[in-house]
Amino acid sequence: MGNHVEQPDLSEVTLESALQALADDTRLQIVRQLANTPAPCACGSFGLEVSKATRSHHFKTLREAGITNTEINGTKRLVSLRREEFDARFPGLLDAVLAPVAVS
Amino acid sequence: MGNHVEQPDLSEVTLESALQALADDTRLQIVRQLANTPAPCACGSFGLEVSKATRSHHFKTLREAGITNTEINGTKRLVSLRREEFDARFPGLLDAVLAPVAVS
DNA sequence: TACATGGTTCGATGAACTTCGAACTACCGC
DNA sequence: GCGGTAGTTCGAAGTTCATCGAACCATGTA
Repeated sequence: MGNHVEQPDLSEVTLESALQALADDTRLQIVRQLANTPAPCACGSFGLEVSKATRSHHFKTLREAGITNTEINGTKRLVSLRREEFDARFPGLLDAVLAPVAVS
Repeated sequence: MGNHVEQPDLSEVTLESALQALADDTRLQIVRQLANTPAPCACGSFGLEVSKATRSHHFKTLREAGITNTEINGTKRLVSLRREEFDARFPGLLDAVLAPVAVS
């Protein structure tokens, strides 16, 4: 059954740590991809150009910042955004981060 | 005369570096204070509990991330938010960062 | 049971960041 | 010119972070 990996209560996440978690290119890629996919994604399916140890580290960072939820499904970990909870805690932050890049 | 310190074109600032600059408690204090004050503030007038060398470093970080403008006025540096330009580049980001903390 | 798949954890390395004191620069008033 | 005020710059020290390979753990399958 879909047990999930331990994750923090959003009330314990500070704005500073949320920003810190988002302030990395690899993790931004992950968050963007999650926002564009309706279903949860397996960690390995992101096409990231880092080792699996590094990948695991980034997913842990996002999870501990309250940004993602990780569900255990067999040998896979299905990752999804904690959209509503995160938005309630930091209104507008994910929207701003996910906004299309402004062109000069 | 009000000469100003060199600052980047907002088009050269990445979302990653903007988030990085905001992901620090001391700098968040500065940004919040700037948002709550109509007039530009001198660096020394922020009541920060760090040495002046550290303070100078944080103001430099904010300036290089395109978040603040620094105007030279005599022996002082008057700092203000580059609100409009930054908002145009990263719509909603400053608003989200400055939003009042959600209470549980 | 044996093997492959998907991730995690460990230990190490190098880079980046925060912080500081000390020395320095620039400006203003006397 | 001489102090005092306001910041910057320069190392240095310590911390945190991203990254990796290797070893490990769990699950599903032949």
